[in-house]
Amino acid sequence: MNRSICEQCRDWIPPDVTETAQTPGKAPPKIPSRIQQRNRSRILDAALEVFSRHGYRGATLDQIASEAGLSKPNILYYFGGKEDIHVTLLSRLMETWLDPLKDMNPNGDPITELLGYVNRKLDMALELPRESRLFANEILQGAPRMGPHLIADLKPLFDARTDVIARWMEQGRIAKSDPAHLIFAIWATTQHYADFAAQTEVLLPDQSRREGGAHDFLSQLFSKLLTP
Amino acid sequence: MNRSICEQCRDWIPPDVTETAQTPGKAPPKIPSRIQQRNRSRILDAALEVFSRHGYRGATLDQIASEAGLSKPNILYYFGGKEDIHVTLLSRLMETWLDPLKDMNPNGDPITELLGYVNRKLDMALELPRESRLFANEILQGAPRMGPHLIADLKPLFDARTDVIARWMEQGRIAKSDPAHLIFAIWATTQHYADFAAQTEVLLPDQSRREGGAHDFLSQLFSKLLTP
DNA sequence: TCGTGTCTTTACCAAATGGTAAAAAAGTGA
DNA sequence: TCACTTTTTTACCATTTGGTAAAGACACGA
Repeated sequence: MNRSICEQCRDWIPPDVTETAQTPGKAPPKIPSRIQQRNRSRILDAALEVFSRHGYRGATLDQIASEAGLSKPNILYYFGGKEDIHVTLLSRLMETWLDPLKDMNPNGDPITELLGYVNRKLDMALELPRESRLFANEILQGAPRMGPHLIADLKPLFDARTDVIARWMEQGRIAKSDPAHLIFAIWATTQHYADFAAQTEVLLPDQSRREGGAHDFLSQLFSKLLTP
Repeated sequence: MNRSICEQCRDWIPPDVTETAQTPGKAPPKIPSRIQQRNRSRILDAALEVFSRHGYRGATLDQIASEAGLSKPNILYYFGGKEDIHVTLLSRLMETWLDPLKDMNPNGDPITELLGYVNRKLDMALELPRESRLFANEILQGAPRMGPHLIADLKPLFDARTDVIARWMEQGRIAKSDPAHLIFAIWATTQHYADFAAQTEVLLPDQSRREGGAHDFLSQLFSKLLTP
């Protein structure tokens, strides 16, 4: 139920063995060697850097290769192609991206839970800006490769959380507003610090006021909204 | 003082006359013919569509050409190249983009002015989503072509506005918070509805709840923050 | 109707880019 | 050390893409 659609991307099978691996009988699951793990994660890290900066079409295999310290054909030895790398990255991202929302406890104190969520989300944006920009790029272009993920993974969790928040509101434990828009606002304000960093860095050059100030401001913003 | 850096892009001069036009003496300003105006604006409109959907590198001249109903070389008759089109688009955008912020009246009622700004910004995002995505794309990639514009045009206006807001706060006319982060939050929450439309449309399929709800929610969010 | 300047098309090109084939090199277990 | 597998490199290829040259079509005043 929680499995993401591209689950298979994660259990990698070397390209030349793909067919024999499918024939049942022999061909054990083929545990990836140390060097395989190392190079695959190097490639994914390099690709994250490049895709998040230039978007899918703006990124080139050569850039990824040089960033990873490998040759282009070498990269295509580990991944089926450019799209394969991108999709792998996106489906891994989706998991860590949903974690803070999953961590929200329906039985906890509403304000604590929601403000905690805001803080976790902001921390993520500040600590993993590349991931945030990768995601933003994909959505900006109409989610061509992640549409199904959104429907299959994000939507159910989103609906469950908005239901919980709606119940809290009905119970009068937090002020009434639209739960869906509340979550949008949390996403928008937190991710803004990663996605629009090029802008905020120009307008607010003082880093500590930018990052510390963001925590304070968002806590204030949402606690004022939520207190009944 | 208010002039944008690429001002010259706007007063276009046909490619072949560029040199003679610079020699003083004759070569009058060369008022663009009706057909030139029509085709140039067609191209810019097509380019806005394509750039906003695919980003700078993801867009191709062929796409722009076919979207504009012209041939590729014909497009290069009107513009110096791909980058020229993009830069022209960005510098035009900057103006309309800053308008709502300019319209904020330092002598008006603080809450009215700020909530009015939120509403104008949201209307813009909903009515001009392509422009919003073009801007977002550019910033996401580190503002490679718009960095100078940000410093020259946006920063002074931003500083002036945050000063005004800070004064309002000191006077106790609105609740104290960080003016810079306040503006960031307004930008983030409003533009989110354009930039992340692919996501919000999946999560909140009901269009009227999405758009009308956004107005209500953001009014509530910011008026709770601002009332002392 | 002619000629001149404006606009459009056809036919290209060089560089970049995603990807492949196959040989060479490097490990690895016996 | 030898045979065998895994990994890496070298040398290509086809397509796409931004861009150009030059001929042709068109508009319009004299």
